[in-house]
Amino acid sequence: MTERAETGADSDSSVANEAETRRSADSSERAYLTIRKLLVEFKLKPGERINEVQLSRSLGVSRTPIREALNRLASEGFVSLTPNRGFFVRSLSTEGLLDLYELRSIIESAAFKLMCERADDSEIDRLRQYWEAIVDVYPNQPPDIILAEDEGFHLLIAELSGNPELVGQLSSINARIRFIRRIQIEHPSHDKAQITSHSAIVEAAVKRDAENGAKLLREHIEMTVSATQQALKDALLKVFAPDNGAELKRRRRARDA
Amino acid sequence: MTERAETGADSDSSVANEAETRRSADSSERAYLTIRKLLVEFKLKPGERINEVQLSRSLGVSRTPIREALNRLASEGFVSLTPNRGFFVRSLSTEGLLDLYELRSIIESAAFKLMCERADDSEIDRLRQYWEAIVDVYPNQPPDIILAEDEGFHLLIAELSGNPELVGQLSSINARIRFIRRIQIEHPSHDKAQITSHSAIVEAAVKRDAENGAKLLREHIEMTVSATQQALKDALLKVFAPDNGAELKRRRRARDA
DNA sequence: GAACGCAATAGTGTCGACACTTTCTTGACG
DNA sequence: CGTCAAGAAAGTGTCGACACTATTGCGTTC
Repeated sequence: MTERAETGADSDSSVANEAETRRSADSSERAYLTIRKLLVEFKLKPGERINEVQLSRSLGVSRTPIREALNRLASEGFVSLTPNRGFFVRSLSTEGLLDLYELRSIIESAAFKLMCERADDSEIDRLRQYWEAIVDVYPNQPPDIILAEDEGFHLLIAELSGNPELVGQLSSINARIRFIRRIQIEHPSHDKAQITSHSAIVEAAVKRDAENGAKLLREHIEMTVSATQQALKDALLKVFAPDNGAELKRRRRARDA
Repeated sequence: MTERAETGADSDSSVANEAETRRSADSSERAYLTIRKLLVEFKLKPGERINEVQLSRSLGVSRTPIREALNRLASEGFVSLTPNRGFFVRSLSTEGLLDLYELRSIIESAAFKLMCERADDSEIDRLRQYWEAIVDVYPNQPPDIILAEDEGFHLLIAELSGNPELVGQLSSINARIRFIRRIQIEHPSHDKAQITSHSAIVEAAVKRDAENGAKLLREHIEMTVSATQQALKDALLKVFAPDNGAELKRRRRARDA
């Protein structure tokens, strides 16, 4: 047996812990949410190496929950792991983004078709109600709300498909493209066509017109994609080059002066 | 020198490597693969609670890499995590299995269509060659080989779609249903119709007949599903009730020092 | 004899420590 | 002046320890 690590001495002795010493048993979960938020908000930048020690310090927990969170984020595609070098923020190139949107489109249109086949009338009506309840105020909300409501709409379709796997996949995809969707919503390119799309989709659902609805969804998403292209470029520029237009890839020795 | 992490080598027969060069950051990875294998082979049974200490002992590593592996497996859907109670083997009901197959079908038929649009002739030819190279010996191989070759075939279609996300999704799905596919292959219900299916799919690919190929794929998978139903039931019976018909849920008096 | 607690046990969640790798710094050499 | 090597520093990967929570087992009460 390895008899190392016997600092036996009264272990903690740390700060006077009156009521706050409780090790909440959800550090990992909070770390997960927090880090994901950092990623979504570009606080951690694409390609950047993630420093576990620094993160753990700033979240006030040890590295263990940080690593658990990062592992989850890795299998969800947010970050990548290189042995002995650690976690890196996975950069989402325009290309990679298109791939994700394509996957989303595939899943959503399939979900719509399944919903048409399987959902009963009251369920379809839930979709209609969901949309009608928000359609009027929809465009005037703050971006975060718009985003949440939009995701909710699409997610509800997935739920009504009756296949929980689709819901899971879509949630995961949504999380990964959320940052760019928010950017797009705040970008001037965001317009109201999306609203009409949703209404048309609801209409197709009510009529159980699977083919047409799926097509509308595909177009809806494609529209979003192209509207997103410019927004993405602007965002990347802002993130990488606050005051200079250098290449994105080179990042050596950027300090002098 | 504390000789830590010495092979431990017990429990499983999984031969490790013998390259002594540098073994380092792969405890987690090995734990991941090993545990996933245990799951796939029903060594860890659906619904069962996973004991980290026990696992870590039998793999000869500490709990840390075990937990990292379990976290990954959790976000891939193999296991679930209940706070303060630990990880549980996610039971795959017949229903859940159908959902997975449905997702697979969606992704594969979409991949096929994309492949028809995007792959160039030489790529399509790679698919044809892949299949022709194995078609003759295919049915006479051991189950593991058949399984790998079949997965390879479908995965190649995903690759030729040009969308790496599809490849990732399909791989993940494959891993989750692998155990049941193996069971099905070994089950009497396994027949040679699958071979003809593959040939027809290749043919459609060569002709770039997206619609027909996608339809063939859907049917191919549906056929597999129904062939799998009985196999699944048999397998579950074997796993849960080797010699008695007790309920599945109750499990008392399993103490052992 | 069954329901109810209460003590003992088992097991997870998190921590700090440390070995080993990678990266950075510095100084010798061409 | 630039190149390379050795050492220092930073950082990851894994470990054992321990606090806290869930579960089991036992004795008490009705």
